[in-house]
Amino acid sequence: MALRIYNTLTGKKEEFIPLHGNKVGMYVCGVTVYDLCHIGHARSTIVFDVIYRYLRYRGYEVTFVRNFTDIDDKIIRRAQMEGLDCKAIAEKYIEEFRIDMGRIGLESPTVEPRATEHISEMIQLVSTLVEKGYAYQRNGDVFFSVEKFKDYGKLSKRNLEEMQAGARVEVDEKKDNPLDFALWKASKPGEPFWESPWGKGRPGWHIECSVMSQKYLGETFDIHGGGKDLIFPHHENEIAQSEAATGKPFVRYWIHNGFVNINREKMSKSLGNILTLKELFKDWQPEVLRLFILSHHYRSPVDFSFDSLSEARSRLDRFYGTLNSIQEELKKPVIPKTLSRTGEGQAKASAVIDECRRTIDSFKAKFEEAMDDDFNTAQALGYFHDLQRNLNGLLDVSMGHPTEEMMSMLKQGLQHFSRMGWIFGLFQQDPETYLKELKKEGLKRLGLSEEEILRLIEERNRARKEKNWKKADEIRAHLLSKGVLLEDTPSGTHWKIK
RNA sequence: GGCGGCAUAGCCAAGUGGUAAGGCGGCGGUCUGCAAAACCGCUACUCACCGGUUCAAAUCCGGUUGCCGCCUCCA
Repeated sequence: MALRIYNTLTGKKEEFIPLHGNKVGMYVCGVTVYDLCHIGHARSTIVFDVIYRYLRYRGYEVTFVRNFTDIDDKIIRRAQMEGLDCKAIAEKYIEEFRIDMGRIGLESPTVEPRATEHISEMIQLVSTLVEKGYAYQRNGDVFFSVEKFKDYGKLSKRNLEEMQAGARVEVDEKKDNPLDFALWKASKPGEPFWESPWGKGRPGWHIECSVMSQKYLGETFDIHGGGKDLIFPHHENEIAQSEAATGKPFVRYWIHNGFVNINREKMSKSLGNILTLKELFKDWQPEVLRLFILSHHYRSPVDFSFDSLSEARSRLDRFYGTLNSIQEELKKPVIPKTLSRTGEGQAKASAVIDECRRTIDSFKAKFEEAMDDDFNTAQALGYFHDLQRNLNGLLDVSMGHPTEEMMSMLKQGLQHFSRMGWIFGLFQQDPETYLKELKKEGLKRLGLSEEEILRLIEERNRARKEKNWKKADEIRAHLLSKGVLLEDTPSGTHWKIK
């Protein structure tokens, strides 16, 4: 089966064929480092992290470039606000990015270039565009002339006349056409600057991505990604600059992720409805966010709510619960043959085993089929649930007396969770550790001590031995009222936070 | 004003021509002293609405309504 990717440029799902054999070049627009990251940023990084992982899983050798925009108007403004220089602001928020995104467990890109480290190449590219007649300078500013680039608008599917008709862009006297965009900006007093043929200045926003992507990936490369909001003007302008300069196609597959909405509205600074990762991770495990994000197709909008996040947490708890049960089961002594059962029980058990076997055997192919279809992570997660349900069924049949066959199936199931789960960055924690951590967090939240809980459980078990059900039930109800749920199992009484 | 997208059960969410994945929640059952967990069963005769194409439509076409995004910084 071939991998198919929805290409924004053509508006269709297309078979993915890299330019150079199994080598893939992929560039994703990173963040402008002037503030803390929010869950919208997280969606983009998670989505492309999974794409990166899946491409490698599929055997591609991927060069993955994700940049930091560390010079820009917003950084300058922020620097003035915080009373620091731009470099310090950039460093600070790059560090914050690393801390917050680090908790999400992202694979490191091959290269993480910064704009300010590529100024000379940008000047070079701007000069080329001026020489070729695509750009003009005005008092130290250099603008790209959109009218000169005949394909302008091909990515965002719009044309110059339409845009000018409904133009909301401020008319800038210096520009020939209101839609022309800055390649180089003259610096104002007090702003950071670099020497250039046009005087002291700094690069425009779009030029950095053209330079950094082509520097590490070549003039034409396979995949360029980012949030949907970058299609216009950022990516449109990147195409214009790059293709005007090289005369070659810039990018083969454009991939854009949808937004995170809150109350059906885009989360954005201007609306003031952002949720930062720092805030979120105070109360939520980063893996919950991952599961939540990957439960939606990457191109669809995601409406964020704590109810939905809570649902993701329930699902994750259940996954780890199953993984934990499997590990427990694997510690049990093996029963050499299938347990002798009475006719009906036997038939039922073998039906469960057969069904589980089929699910395990077909899992990988189904998973790949879903992912090959434009990275359908939601579909693939459905298959994880099927797998989980079947493995739980198997555990029910085994009841602590696994046969050789069951053991091997449980191991295979576990392997699917760890290997395929890795592509999603899910299920990588030791289940016992995960569940312990969950308890620890819960105790902290509820202000309870484990000693006290264990003491009450012991007391209750003494009562149970004496068949003093009234007392046992009272203790259980008491704990439940505090948020602690008891489970009596063959291997003893377990507790968890409700 | 221009361009684009979306509308699937109580809720979340896949599915883009072949007769509705999965999850959360709820209800019933098995298990249990009783529970919990887990498993099993049930929980959309139907995919915003109207019309059309087709042997066949949630899926394609036209229209209506509602919501959202881009066109200005944005993941």
